[in-house]
Amino acid sequence: MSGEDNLLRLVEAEEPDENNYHLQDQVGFILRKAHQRHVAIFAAHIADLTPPQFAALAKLYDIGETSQNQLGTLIAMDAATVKGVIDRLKARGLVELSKHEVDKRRLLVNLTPEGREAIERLIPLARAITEETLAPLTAKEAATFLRLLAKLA
Amino acid sequence: MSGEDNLLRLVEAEEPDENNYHLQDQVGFILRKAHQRHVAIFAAHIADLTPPQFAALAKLYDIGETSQNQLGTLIAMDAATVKGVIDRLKARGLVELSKHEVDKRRLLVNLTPEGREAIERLIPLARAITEETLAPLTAKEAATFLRLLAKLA
DNA sequence: TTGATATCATTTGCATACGAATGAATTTGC
DNA sequence: GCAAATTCATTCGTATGCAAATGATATCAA
Repeated sequence: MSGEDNLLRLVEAEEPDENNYHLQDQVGFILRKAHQRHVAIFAAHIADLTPPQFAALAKLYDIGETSQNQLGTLIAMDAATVKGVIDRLKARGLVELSKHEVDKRRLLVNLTPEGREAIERLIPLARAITEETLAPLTAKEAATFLRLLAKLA
Repeated sequence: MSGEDNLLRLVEAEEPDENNYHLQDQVGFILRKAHQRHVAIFAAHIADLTPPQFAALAKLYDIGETSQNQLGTLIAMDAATVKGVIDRLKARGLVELSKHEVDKRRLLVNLTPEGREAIERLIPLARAITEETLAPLTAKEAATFLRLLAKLA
């Protein structure tokens, strides 16, 4: 291509490339796709539990009995969402609910023995899910990525 | 701390820290939170459209008329999801649908003049959304992050 | 103490998101 | 040229995710 052609292209271009909006370059769009891919990897390893359900069990395993509201805060779910997640875990016998003795507003959530057995069985699979999600990156890249991602979250 | 103390800690520890599972360090959990934060930033700037709806309009603005299915592929939505998004955009008069003349299976989607006006008005806001989402990072960090995120997505 | 606030949980409504099943139309393979 | 496989769109069911409204309870403050 000649210099004249380049000049012509610049003159004729109604919208220079720098002014175009490319959805596929936007952080929000890529974030959504990366999240989708992770959920698919999760489902391939753990078919009978969703990531939010797993998060609830893992957090209860970590900290023990807590209120539904507090659990929601810890796993980044609003009150309406956490209620649905806990309801489904309760229906499957993985958590049990009880009323707080002192503060009658609070609904306490705890693992059942079945729930504890389940999360202990699943945690090794969760480590594999993390590993597979990060597999496109080298170890050094993964560390950098996690550091920067945490700053955004 | 003495050497004996370190030895004691190792002997007494039932679960050394390296063996514990910390939800808040897992890539999937942080990815979910980062995505949540982005959606909240989006909603603060563009109240009358969701990110998927915006993605559909932006992609149609970029490539012009296309089939519903093809659009779904381009914006990473399965057929069931894209149908709902397009239905709602159609109900608001931002896109119009027509049948493909040759391939009678296909449903063509295109921007209406109102849809075109809307996306042209919103793209500057979308740039601000991207900027605010990446604000916790320096310019160099943001570039690194986007590069690694793209490898994951 | 009591009236205003705040917190906890629930419910409703709307919008993704995806698997699975279905039907219509097209393309492929022999 | 025709049966099999594929593609496109739709529908149903289930599960987040969040805003807004509501009711019960608890805390704060004058």
